[in-house]
Amino acid sequence: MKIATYNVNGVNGRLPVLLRWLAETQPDVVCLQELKAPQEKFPEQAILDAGYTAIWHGQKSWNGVAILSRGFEIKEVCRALPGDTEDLHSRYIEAIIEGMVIGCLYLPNGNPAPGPKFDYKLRWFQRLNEHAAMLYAKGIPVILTGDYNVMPTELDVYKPERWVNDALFRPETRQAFKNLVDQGWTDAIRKLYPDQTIYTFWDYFRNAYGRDAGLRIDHFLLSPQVAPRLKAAGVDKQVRGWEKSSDHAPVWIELK
DNA sequence: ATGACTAACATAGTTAGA
Repeated sequence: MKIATYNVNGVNGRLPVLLRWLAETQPDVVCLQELKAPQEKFPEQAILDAGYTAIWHGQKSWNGVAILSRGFEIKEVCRALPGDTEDLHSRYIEAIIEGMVIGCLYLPNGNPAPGPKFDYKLRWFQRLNEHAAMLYAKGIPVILTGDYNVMPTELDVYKPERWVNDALFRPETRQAFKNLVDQGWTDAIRKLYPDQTIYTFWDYFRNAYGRDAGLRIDHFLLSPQVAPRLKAAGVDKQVRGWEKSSDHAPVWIELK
């Protein structure tokens, strides 16, 4: 079973790229972030025609998350992270597919830091960690995946010293991610490739992709009931080089 | 230090992204 995550940066503007990638790589489950579309503007018919059913939580202009499945039933659990009913950003959607909890998340960027946006990021992270701990305690198969907007270590940044004061790499952010992983989750990419430079995002600026000036910010965290099934993982880096690409590339895992 | 690029919304230029 192949599960992928892809920050599409606009699901409608990205539709040709998304459909081409789905057709070429045929993942079974796909988590999308940054739909940048209101609920009624999600391209449901095109997704159905591509062979996928979907649940999604849209929002005008920004954010927005979706879960796609090819053949497997999607049982929606919730479409918001618990803990703050005032938070109206569409950044989390959760479903059960084939007995696994699939949490699709789009963690806030948090820049500029320090400031209210960074405070929001850390609060959101805290809520995520509380929710993750609750799921972990159930002792069931759980996958938390999406755009975490954090480079966990210096290995995950092309030039760490340039990013130390950025919301994606500040000590508080890295500590929040470490706290999450230390609950007992497995970072799938790092489990299989502990020492390799692997990026999932390249800025649109300054030919970042051409220079391979990237970041690893899209992650798969696996609960102990899933981790032993991890067979392969990777980044579809070539997609970032396509015409009209997102600034992120799709990331995927394959389970036994 | 700044600005380079892209999408959405709107239909010019702002906001947000990371």
